[in-house]
Amino acid sequence: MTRTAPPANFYQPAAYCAEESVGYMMKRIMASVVFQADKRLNAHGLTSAQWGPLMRLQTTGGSTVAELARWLNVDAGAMTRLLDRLEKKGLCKRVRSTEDRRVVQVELTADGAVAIAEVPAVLAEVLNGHLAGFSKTEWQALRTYLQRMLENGETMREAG
Amino acid sequence: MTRTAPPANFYQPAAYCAEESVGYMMKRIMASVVFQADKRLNAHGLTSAQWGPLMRLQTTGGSTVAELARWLNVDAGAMTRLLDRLEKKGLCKRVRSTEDRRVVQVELTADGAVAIAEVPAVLAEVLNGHLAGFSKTEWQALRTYLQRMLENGETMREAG
DNA sequence: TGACAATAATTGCCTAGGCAATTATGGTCA
DNA sequence: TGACCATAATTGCCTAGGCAATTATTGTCA
Repeated sequence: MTRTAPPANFYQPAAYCAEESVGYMMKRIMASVVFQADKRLNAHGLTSAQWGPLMRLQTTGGSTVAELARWLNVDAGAMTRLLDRLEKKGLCKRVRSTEDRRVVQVELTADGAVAIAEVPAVLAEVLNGHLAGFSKTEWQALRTYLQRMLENGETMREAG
Repeated sequence: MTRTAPPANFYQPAAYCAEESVGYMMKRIMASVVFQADKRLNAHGLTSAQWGPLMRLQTTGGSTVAELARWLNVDAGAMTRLLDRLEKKGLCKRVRSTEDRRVVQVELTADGAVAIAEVPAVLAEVLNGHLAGFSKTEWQALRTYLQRMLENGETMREAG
């Protein structure tokens, strides 16, 4: 068992101010990133929620509903419906597994591969734009901070 | 006109890896923060989307639909429906303005004030938990980074 | 005054996620 | 084998946000 640092005390209930909150700031940054990415991806017929599973399918070369849902941190039901919409657009297809008949294998179609080809460039452009003026050291420090926050979140989840 | 730094080049299309992306990391952090906050707020009958407007109403002592939507970065239509749900729960009330009959003044009810009393403590606890092990210097550095990303986002929005 | 543009709120239609229940299948163990 | 539990996917019902169209109102300006 790893020793865990106690909670910080930067935020106090009585003096809580949304503008100073890293949560509020991150919410706004994510909104900006999604807005910029959507603006560039609409031309390719994709929404910001849809390139996630497609990217994952590309890098893994096929996956399952449950694995996609876990990887993207969303509900399995939500993933089922998202795949419904992607399949209706012809960007992916579902095949019932023969080894385990409970699972459904999801694969990228040729159209899906085309649709996703531009996505990495768009994401890189949007992220690089938001990091304008950052030195490499600062960028690495930021990622370290975010990684630590993620691990703290997992610790909280485990602790209940 | 302020001189603006060029985009960074940390992310390259060909080598784009979601796990290294600050966007993916922030998405997961926000999911964790919302999950933890929701878990604690459900007891008070609030969802993570609902304390936002209520907090704003508390600090400003009344607002309008448009102002709340702007402040929370959401669509005016979405805000109308969110206020529908809050009003149905009796946590806020809407009064047509007499000065400008287009606007609707939104006010916190007594029940709303009670419901929101615990929120700052919950938010502070969740954020402090995610910042466990951070020194004050690191926390300030993180906020500076986030602030710069926000400003970069605004620059991108202005540039189109 | 009257045409016009701008703004505030609402509504309809879409995508999207969370939770709970359901169904089908697989693995385990008495 | 058969009872039992776990897992995979789906579906229904809810909250929630984006976009476009609509309505009511205000301000402006010829």
